[in-house]
Amino acid sequence: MSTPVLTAVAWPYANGPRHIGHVSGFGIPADIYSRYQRMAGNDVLMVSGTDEHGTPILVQAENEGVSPRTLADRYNKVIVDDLAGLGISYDLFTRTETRNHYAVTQEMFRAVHRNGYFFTKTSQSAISPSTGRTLPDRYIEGTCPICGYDGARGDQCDNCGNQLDPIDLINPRSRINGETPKFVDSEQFMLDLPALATALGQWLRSRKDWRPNVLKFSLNLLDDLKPRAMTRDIDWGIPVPLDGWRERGDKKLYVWFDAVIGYLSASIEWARRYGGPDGTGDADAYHHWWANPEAQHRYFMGKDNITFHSQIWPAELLAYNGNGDKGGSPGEYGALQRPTEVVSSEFLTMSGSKFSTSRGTVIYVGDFLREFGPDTLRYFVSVAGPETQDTDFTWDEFTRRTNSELANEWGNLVNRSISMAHKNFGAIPTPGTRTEPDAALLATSQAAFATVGELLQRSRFRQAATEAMRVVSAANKYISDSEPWKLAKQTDDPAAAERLGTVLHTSLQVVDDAKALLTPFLPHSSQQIDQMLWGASDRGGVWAAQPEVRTVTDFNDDVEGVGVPAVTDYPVLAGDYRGERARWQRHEIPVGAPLGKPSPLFAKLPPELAETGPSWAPIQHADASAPEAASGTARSETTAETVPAPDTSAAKTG
RNA sequence: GGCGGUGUAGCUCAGUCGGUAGAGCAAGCGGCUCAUAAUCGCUGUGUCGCCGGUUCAAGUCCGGCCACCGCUACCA
Repeated sequence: MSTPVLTAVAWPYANGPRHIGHVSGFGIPADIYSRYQRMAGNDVLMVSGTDEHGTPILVQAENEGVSPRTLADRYNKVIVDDLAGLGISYDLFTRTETRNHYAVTQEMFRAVHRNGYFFTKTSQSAISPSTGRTLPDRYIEGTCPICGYDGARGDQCDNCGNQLDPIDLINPRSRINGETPKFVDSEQFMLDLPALATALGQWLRSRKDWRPNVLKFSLNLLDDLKPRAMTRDIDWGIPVPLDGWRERGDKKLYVWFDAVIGYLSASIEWARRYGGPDGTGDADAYHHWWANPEAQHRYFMGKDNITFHSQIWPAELLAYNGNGDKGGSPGEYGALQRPTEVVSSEFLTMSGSKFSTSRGTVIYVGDFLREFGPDTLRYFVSVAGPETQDTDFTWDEFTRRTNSELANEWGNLVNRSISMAHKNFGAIPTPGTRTEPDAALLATSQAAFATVGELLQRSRFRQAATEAMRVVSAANKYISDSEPWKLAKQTDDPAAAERLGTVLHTSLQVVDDAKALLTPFLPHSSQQIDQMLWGASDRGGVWAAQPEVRTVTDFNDDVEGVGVPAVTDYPVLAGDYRGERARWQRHEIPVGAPLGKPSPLFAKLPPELAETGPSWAPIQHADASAPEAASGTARSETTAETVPAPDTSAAKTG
């Protein structure tokens, strides 16, 4: 029986290329999860896109001397290519600069407004005098009125830790351009979170099996729920679809209001383009996930996004459905499902500190893929990623994992078993009578489908990968114990020949099992192994499908207001996953199918890499006093974050 | 300040409902030679951060302390 599974993946922020910390927090775990669910026979819809609104886009656009739309186009393309290279199997990876997304966002706003969960409020807000745009608290600095520290930010003083109001800062100035902010009265739409608190709490308390830290954090947020502004003084974003607002170029919806709606708008876009039985489009197909109480909705993101996924987005959905204290009724999409689970990951650090573009401690996905390919990173993240606590990426550990575990244990197991079968039989041999060790090994790998599957279902990726690798170890031991090379030398003994066939068949079957077990983690190499074992049989074909970049034309949807995107072409990621053969079970390998001479699956990394790192991200040694002569690390062609923003994890959005 | 996390073998980390501490790596020794000098076996006497409490019994529960880290929402 198949369950509808929505895999909702955090939306990377399109103000620059993304680094491996970002994809390790949401893209890779979400893909592991989705691939497993597809193999298990469930109906997966995996959606995301680039998040392209908000102040940081504007700031970066100015740095690069281009329009925000041009900037968004630029990094949308970079990110699409990176994610395609990693093999993240999105059913649709789109963007927020589409008329479809604008239209869906405005429909959400109108329904929430009609149901009474918005009210307007005028308050003092800081704006940049030269541009008229909201200056977010964090972009204001000055002298702390409490401790006198000069580098205090508008929201908090880093020196004394007190929370501040930017208007209280002494000598406030913009961190973007140094000018003195102006404090003006400004009217904004507030989302009435207190009116949704009861429903929100009821829903949260009914959640089970979340990672404990995520649930606890989310429940804590409930204690002081205050209304939150869902509009901004900014000229880049989605117009507010109401009289008196839609024509205003200087008022737009808050970026987070529309970013999380992306999950729904992307599902709708997918349905229009690729829904229906033949995959050619069925505008209502998204209801299978969004209107179905049986559907599983899993959201993957970094821990800095928890509040938007366990609070803001569910609140928007409750308000849209009319489920809060003020009642109401659903809009044109019908009552929408809330998250089943918010799966948050921690941060990947780089040799002990946060990734930082300005300090040169950053590893971009694109650079990484060009040199090491996707599966090495996928493996590292699977087995050592920031699942329940921050974890450190070091070149030393990466080299060790890749060489010792991927290349030696797994790659060599594939190589040694196929080589022997190729040399002695030229094909997958026929098994004779199985002995106890044969049966024991087969039982081990058969049982792994249950144990690894259970762990994947619960998003325990590290443990799942480790368990899958146990099968690899068991197979290596089995081959060593069975000593097939000795049997191969007993050329005049028919019993030895039969035994050799049995041992090699058993080995190959378990290699094929392990290939399946590792497919969610290592789809590219599993595909290669599948080719070696099944390519010559009449049952071959695509085992693990990969996403492809397609160019599509935006829909000409009705959108209210000024400054809306023109109908243009843009790249998306999509894929034909229905056609793949991968299933979460043993497949009896095709006896008699010819085998070629295998070539190594994983190249070993040079040991020096552990000490020096690659040339584009060299390891910087701790003698910080030295003026870094040799370590010219910054990539000149990539945009550094020249904004003095305190935060370097500028990406993952909801 | 508030909330949360972490502190276990040289290194990276597991330890579910409390019952005499485990895995991988590194290191040493041995086996094998099919395979990417790959693989297999053997070898681990650690004050489980510190102090106190509950208990027949605590790494595992309670209190306090120390160290390091993350988050702290109208930033994305």
